[in-house]
Amino acid sequence: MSFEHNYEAGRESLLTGLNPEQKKAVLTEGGPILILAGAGSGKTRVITHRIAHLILDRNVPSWRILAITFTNKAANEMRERAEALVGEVGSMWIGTFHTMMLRILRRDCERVGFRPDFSIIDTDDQRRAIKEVLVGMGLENTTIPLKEFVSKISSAKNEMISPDKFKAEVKHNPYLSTIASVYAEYVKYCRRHNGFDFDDILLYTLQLLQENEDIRERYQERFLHILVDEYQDTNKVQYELVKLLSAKHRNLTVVGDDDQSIYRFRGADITNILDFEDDYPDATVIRLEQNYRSTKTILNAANAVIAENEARKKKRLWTDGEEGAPITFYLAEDHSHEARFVVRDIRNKLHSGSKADFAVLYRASALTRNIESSLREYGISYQIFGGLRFYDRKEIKDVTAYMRLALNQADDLALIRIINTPKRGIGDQTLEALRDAAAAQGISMLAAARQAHEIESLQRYAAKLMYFVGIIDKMTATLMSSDTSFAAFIEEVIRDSGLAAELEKQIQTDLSARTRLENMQEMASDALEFEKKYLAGEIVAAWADEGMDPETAANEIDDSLEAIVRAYLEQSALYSDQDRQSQKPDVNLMTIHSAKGLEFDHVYLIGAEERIFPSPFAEEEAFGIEEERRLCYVAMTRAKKQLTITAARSRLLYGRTQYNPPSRFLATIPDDLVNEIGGKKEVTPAMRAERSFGVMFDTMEKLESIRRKKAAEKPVRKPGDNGILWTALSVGQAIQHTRFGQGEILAITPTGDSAILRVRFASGEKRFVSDSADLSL
DNA sequence: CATTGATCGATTTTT
DNA sequence: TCGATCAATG
Repeated sequence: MSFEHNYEAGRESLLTGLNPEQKKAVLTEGGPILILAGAGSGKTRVITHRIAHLILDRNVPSWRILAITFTNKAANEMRERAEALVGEVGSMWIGTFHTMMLRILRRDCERVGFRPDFSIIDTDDQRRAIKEVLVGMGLENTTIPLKEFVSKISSAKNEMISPDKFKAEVKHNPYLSTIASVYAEYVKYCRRHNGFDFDDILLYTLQLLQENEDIRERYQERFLHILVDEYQDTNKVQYELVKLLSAKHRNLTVVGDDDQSIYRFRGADITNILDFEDDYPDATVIRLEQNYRSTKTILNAANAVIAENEARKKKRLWTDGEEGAPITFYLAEDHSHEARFVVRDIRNKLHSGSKADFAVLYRASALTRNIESSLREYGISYQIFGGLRFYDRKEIKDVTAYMRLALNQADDLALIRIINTPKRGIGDQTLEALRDAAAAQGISMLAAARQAHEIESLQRYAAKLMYFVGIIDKMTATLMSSDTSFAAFIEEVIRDSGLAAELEKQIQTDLSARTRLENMQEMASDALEFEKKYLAGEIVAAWADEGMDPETAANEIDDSLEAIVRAYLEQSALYSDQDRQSQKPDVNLMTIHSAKGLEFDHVYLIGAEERIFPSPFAEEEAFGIEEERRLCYVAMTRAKKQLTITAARSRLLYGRTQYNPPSRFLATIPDDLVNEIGGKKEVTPAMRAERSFGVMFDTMEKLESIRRKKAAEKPVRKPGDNGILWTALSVGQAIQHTRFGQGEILAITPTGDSAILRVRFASGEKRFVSDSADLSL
């Protein structure tokens, strides 16, 4: 297809088939625009057509457009669909927050004190780094679990709380103070090792832009139009970045749906979208409420559920489509009956020759087990979505770590990962001696290993250490010589590291060894592909500067092996290839979270029970139930033709049998939309009397749950006697008690007019009624 | 230093 | 129930 052809075709079809609101979203000239795009309302279509319109009809150079998404998958889809309309958009910045910000950061990272050969610290490395820091601080025996450090540090970064600020806020709380000092040391550790973790990529870019007027102006000037997808999922840092970058031209289009905000646990702040009109009083607000996906029945049910939420932009999806089949609710005896019901239904539909697609959705992945075994029993192919990603596999990361260390010999985290992989007789003792020696001399661990003969504490390990250094040095030499292809280099790494030999040895005894070996070999064939793309300018040409034509840009590419490896490592850190999917299975299994943005003819929502969905954790947080309800809304609106919801009277989960009543969310679905099998979707008196629900669901429990429900959904928002407004509190917040001193809120349980707070003090945990206890902020 | 049994603990996930 | 992670043994 020629460029001209695309151009004309794009122009013609740009507005045809769009409804008036969609047209408005495409054509609105500029300024701040908020597009509230309901589920299945043609969101991606609108964004891509808007981009095409800007380029084709308003002559905006493609390099002056910045389009931001949350996943690479979404970015690729957007790019492809935009290219189908416009032709070449190679020089347009379309990508995830992290990819885009890394481009900015790479160019000027020295201004925030990092060298250009920085590495990216992924979640694995992050844990390793924190462990290192704990050892360095003599805290290796702390009772605080590692993931507590990881999550607290990450949310502090997401909320832009510096270590100093964190420390000051919690100085009376020993528990949080420990975390604060580890946070501070961790930040130093990353800086010392010249590494950015995922949060840092955004945080340091923001700092770079804030502190350097010339750089800020450069990008503010460049980006004439900025579009942000899934705006309801942005966190504080992302919010600030978008605000800063769009400040000059103010052509900011944000697209999202507050009803589908389901990522608070990773820092998403729904108020970013709810308050957009306050931030930009002159914003054009466009509501896309016509749904092109689901039947009337499904939509009405979903609308009824989400209408219960208070913190939302009022919006009501409608459709021209058919009434459709009623929703099926099945109350199963137990988890195996539930699974069999779902799988039989799928089998019947498959046997009737239907070409439909199927998805089984669930709140927590532990629920897949029964479904999986039933599917196997019936011989139906399935695929679990969002499982382990290619680049996250151990064997792949090991190979990557060798490359990282060869490239950047100061990368201690990579060294720690592989110095004894495969086994070389280097254990904790050696590692500790090495770590100490490196720290004492102020050099990297690899550098210390190289001097093992000269450093007294290392002499007894010298032979083994020098052997390892030799392996890395050989790789580094290849890397610098540049007469080796990238694929050949990877092959060398796989061979010389001993990783291949190790796996070949294991093949006899370990069935998975073969797969792992194949995965490593796949890396080498991947490398060939990558090198080709890189040299063709498909990887970095888009980094080209303002207005540079693609050909010149391609010629500017650094074609040394070192540069290619660097680009590859970057991609493997930021890219979790979801397009690697093999042939289409009959059924897709996934969590509700990973189903967002997808659609299926038939959707089965399993485990629709209290204590599973909503998750018991949600009760602890103010407005936690609202997020669960949004999750339910997302699940329901994935279905195009038919929705089936199931629950079980008894369920074996985590080794215990639970007796859970059907989810409270089901009660809000109008009865006339539902065909009930095996029991009612509401909790009836008869059901309560049933022995099977047992003690887990007796009157006490029931009363409490009703009270909680009322409290959570209709919170009284006035301060108590002590002046505390419980709805304004959040878990993790610091609070004072006259007798116990400074504490941290661990949980908030709504109880009608007020809430019960669980607070951790230096002296232990205590519970208080939020509006009458001797508390202050 | 490597292997093995005990213990803990358990949402949701992308980059 | 199952898996990962951690202290005691060969």
